[in-house]
Amino acid sequence: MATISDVAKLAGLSVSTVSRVINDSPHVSEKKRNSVKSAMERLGYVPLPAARQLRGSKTNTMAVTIPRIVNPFFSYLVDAIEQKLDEAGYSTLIVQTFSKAEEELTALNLLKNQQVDGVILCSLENTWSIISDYCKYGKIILVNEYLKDVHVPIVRADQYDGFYKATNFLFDEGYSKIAYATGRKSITIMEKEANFDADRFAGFQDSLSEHKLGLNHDWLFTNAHTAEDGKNIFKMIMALDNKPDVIIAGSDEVAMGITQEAEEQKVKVPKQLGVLGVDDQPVSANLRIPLTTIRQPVNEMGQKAAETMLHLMSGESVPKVQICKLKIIKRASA
Amino acid sequence: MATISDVAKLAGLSVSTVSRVINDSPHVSEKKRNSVKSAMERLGYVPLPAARQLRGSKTNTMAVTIPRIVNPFFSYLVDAIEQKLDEAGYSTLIVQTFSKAEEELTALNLLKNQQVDGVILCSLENTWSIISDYCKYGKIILVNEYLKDVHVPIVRADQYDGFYKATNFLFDEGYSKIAYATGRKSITIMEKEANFDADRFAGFQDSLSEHKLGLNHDWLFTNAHTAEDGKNIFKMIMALDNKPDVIIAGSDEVAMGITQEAEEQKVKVPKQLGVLGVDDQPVSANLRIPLTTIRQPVNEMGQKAAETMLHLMSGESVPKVQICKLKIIKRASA
DNA sequence: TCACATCGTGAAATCGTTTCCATATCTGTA
DNA sequence: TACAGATATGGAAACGATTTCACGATGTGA
Repeated sequence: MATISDVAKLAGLSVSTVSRVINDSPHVSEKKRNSVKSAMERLGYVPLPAARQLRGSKTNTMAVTIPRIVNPFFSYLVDAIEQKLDEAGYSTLIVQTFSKAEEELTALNLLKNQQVDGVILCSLENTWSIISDYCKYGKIILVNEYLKDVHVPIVRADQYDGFYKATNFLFDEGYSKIAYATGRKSITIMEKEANFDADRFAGFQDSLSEHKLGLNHDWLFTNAHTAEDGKNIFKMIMALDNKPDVIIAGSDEVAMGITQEAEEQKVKVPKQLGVLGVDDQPVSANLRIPLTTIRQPVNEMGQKAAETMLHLMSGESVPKVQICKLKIIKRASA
Repeated sequence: MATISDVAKLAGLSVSTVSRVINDSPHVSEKKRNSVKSAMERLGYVPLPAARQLRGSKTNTMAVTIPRIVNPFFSYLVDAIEQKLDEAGYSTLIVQTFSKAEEELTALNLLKNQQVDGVILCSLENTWSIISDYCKYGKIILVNEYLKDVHVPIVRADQYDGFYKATNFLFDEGYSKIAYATGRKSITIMEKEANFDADRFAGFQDSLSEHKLGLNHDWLFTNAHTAEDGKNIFKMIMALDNKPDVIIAGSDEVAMGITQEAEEQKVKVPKQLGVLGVDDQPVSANLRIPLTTIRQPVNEMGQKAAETMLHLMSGESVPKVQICKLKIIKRASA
């Protein structure tokens, strides 16, 4: 492994000059610049990242936190982010949090330890007071998830609008007994905070109110994440005396579980129970019962997020909040 | 940010001693060890990775190369690898190659530049002669993909056996005109090398021969990767005078495209055309026509790969080749 | 022609660790 | 009692880059 002094020796110059060439700073004569370059070439020299980092320079690496990479929503989001960052010469470090607060801190500590220049949080496990401490170590932005009173740039989808319109859409389709499933642990939390899930729920509720309907707590399901959860939700619905005629499933995965279990039990979707997914995963169009779903603007969010981070890096100002629109994709399940 | 000397000062000891405690080397009295530990605790001290790396010690990071993270096969593979590595205290760096040789070299250069302790190649874009040069910089293993005459540990699936049995299975099901799609660029290459695709094809061919059948070149499709490719393949099949009665699709994604286009054109699957997928992606069971498919042992491979790498790290010997079995999952499409 | 700014260059300090070497203290044995 | 060997500790060099500082050469304007 050639070092900077090897290059200096070969070029008959000092390491300072070589360093200047590497970081293309001015005040180096064209002639020496070229001789350094050819020496680097000849030795196949590449600066050792660890040494540069130690001196406190940029790492050209960005961390992205997500709950789990096997969730297609996040793998596509990461993909979009990574491609944009790549174009700008940044590497991407994917950190799976598995929805654990400590794992998220791992990513934040990467910033503290100067291993990355910035962190793109697509998952939010810690309270903001904990996270904000890390802002002094580098740039942080929030993507998809969001909170009120956060002073870092946010790129997010308009969950309120999407869910409000989606609920209206269900009414238009003739449904009136609308159930609601969410990944959240409880509904009370959702009602207090101004975030992702709360906005969805608010959009849902506002549409309900406008149709002169209140909340039926029997039709609210929490902790819904997987297809398995969806199956259980379906079972719970069937056990109800007063059954909903449609359910907003919280994710395509949960929606898939619901439709699957419905089929198993010979309940017709959407006739006996409509199912509205959320995400529009690539497969959702190819399911046995193609999902009607609320498409998330994954690519748009990923690209905007990467661009925002890049602007931040070059010291440009960025919008405080960027909002992308959700879209209802009508297929067969509702 | 507290440094090692801050800790030393607070504990009233030398940096050497603190360093010994950090790396729990012997020859430190229990008393001082404790006082160092409490000093570290008090300052919230964490060793700076860049500085450790510079001194040439371990990075506790592993690179994993994959073609694309949005491909569920690879996201599950990475997931399995990451979880095992995590348990052992290693971080995982995911490198998407986008099937480009240069991107793969990026990952290998991570090894050269001491940014990772090892590389797990789940994608193989360069020739072995290029890759083997990097072995001197750290540990490399091959997962899923493989080549003949490679001197690094390999964890792979038994593609030959899987495809041989799958083809037999199709004969048992009453098919006899079997088409074959692959991601490979051409069939000639496949017949020469001893690798992933070649083994699949060999298994397919051998079963064919045993049933006294030769290859029909009209039924061989190359360059098949996406659902879109699958749709095109279906169209090409329909244009044939002598049509196959079943197709081994190369991947579930391609299989999905084929069944989708078949439905579009009112061709009954599996009655008029059977479709056999490969991978068993999580959604394959929930498609409109649930896919009969060859399941890849993703989790098993991922776990074995991580374990192998960990053994390598601790200097233990590991098997040259570890082979996991494929399994046929019978559903509705064939 | 003088004063002063700019340019080009190298020496040396610095970043935060690990590790080699030297030294001091402690053990057990002849 | 003395001495070899193990144990415990600290000092300082080393890792490979960047960056500050100093200094001579060159250019510019009055």
